[in-house]
Amino acid sequence: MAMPNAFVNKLRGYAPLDRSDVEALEAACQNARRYPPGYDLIREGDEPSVVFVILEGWACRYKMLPDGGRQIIAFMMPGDCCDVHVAVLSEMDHGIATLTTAKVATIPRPQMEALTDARHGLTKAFWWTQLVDEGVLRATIVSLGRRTTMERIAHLLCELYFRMRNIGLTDDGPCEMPFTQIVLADAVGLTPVHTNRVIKKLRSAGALEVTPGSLIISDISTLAHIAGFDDNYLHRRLKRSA
Amino acid sequence: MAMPNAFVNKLRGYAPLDRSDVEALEAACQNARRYPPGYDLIREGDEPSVVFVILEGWACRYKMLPDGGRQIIAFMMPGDCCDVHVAVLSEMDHGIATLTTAKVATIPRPQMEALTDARHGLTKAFWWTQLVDEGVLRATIVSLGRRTTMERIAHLLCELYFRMRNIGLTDDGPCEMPFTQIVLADAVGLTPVHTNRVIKKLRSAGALEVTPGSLIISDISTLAHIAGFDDNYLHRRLKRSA
DNA sequence: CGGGTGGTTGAATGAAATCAACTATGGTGG
DNA sequence: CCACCATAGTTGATTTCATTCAACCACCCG
Repeated sequence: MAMPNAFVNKLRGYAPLDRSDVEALEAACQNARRYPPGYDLIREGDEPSVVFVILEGWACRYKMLPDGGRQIIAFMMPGDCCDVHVAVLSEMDHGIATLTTAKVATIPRPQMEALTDARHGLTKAFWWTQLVDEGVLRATIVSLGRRTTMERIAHLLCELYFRMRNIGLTDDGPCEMPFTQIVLADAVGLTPVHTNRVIKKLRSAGALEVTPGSLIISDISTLAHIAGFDDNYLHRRLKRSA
Repeated sequence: MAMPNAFVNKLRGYAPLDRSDVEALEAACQNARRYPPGYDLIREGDEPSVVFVILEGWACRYKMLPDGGRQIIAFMMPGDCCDVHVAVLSEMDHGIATLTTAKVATIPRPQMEALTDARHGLTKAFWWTQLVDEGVLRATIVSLGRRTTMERIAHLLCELYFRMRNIGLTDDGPCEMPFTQIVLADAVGLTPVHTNRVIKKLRSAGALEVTPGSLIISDISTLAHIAGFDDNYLHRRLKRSA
């Protein structure tokens, strides 16, 4: 059997899937297409009819403000999908756009229902992803509300680092985050220039390096120390009885 | 039949429930107890085993920081419940505490599963509540990240106002929010003194009044105007085909 | 070679935190 | 009953932090 796709890979970490579950998932992702960076997969106000699954590359949920500002709400990386049940809503309250060129599959609602009906393992895995996604949103709120800008940026980078590790996208070595400082600023609620100054400090602490178009985490432990990072909200531990 | 409880009431707004659904929900809430203000229903790190349902009063999700600061992540009011599937997690990543004296029911996991298994209407209503809750979290992120403090406070108050209206807890008249400025400050990520100064401005704009222990919204339209409030994320519109 | 994007730095302005009082209120115990 | 204390709200002065505005560099790409 070929290497399973990122979606299958991630879900398998959350609940045991049998061969038929995996085959059904693989089949549902067959229609994947490739999109350029900055492509709007869906916009605020659109009617959602499919579930997006990121197979390669990065994307983000975002919301634009009247004054032209943008707030990035969450990052999506390979294996991530938008809410399994979005399609019950009549209108998106935010947009989803690619950050890099990305390969993404779309699963229409009826097919999604067919996937979960009578597949207990898959259903449970989806619950789990949803609970983790909510935990990430809550952690973001805590960062924006109560952490210093330094902790905030360090915390976000730690989160992304550990999420990448969980899906095998990085190992102990340096880890490249494929987005600009502008994008980071839109995620942490700061101006690009102040973001740059904070990055400068993190760089001189030896935690980071910078290249045009991406950040490279060179020392995750100092970064985690600065952030006061605790990965409990990513919920990697399984409950035995479940 | 007696007046249905707040939980039933809210869920009925999201999907048609038949008589047996309603009876099952009512039965599940029979064990409700009353708690004093400031009572921790569950703490970060605890193992979740039940779903909490707020029947009367207010509660909040929150997280404490190492320096003693608190970030309130979300407010819960009558009819709200915590994630239907929390019990699959081994550990809470945040706490839930009452803000006022509150009547809350606890539904153990097996009973929750019995409720959703084979009750399509209920299951769909739960999806919906979860999607709305996520929309609220995203809106909070946008507020904390990109809105001015004035917009931020006004926006939160608008949200709470419209959520109260949706469940019949207020009408066109003035609307009382039963929490202190300290609590509000913990929710919007500001200090109590700066929160107080912003409230002062909102008060002199005629939008608010203040009494010890609560805020009173006296003019929702100016408040909504200041906040640039759009209630789309509360998803009250149903999709026809769904 | 010229223009665009991403990154970097400096100086001035403005917003929020901090520190410090002080008021008003309600509840408790002497 | 009153003295006392704790809590909530309010205000002023000062300091810290982030934004704003402006410039400039480096690089890639046409």
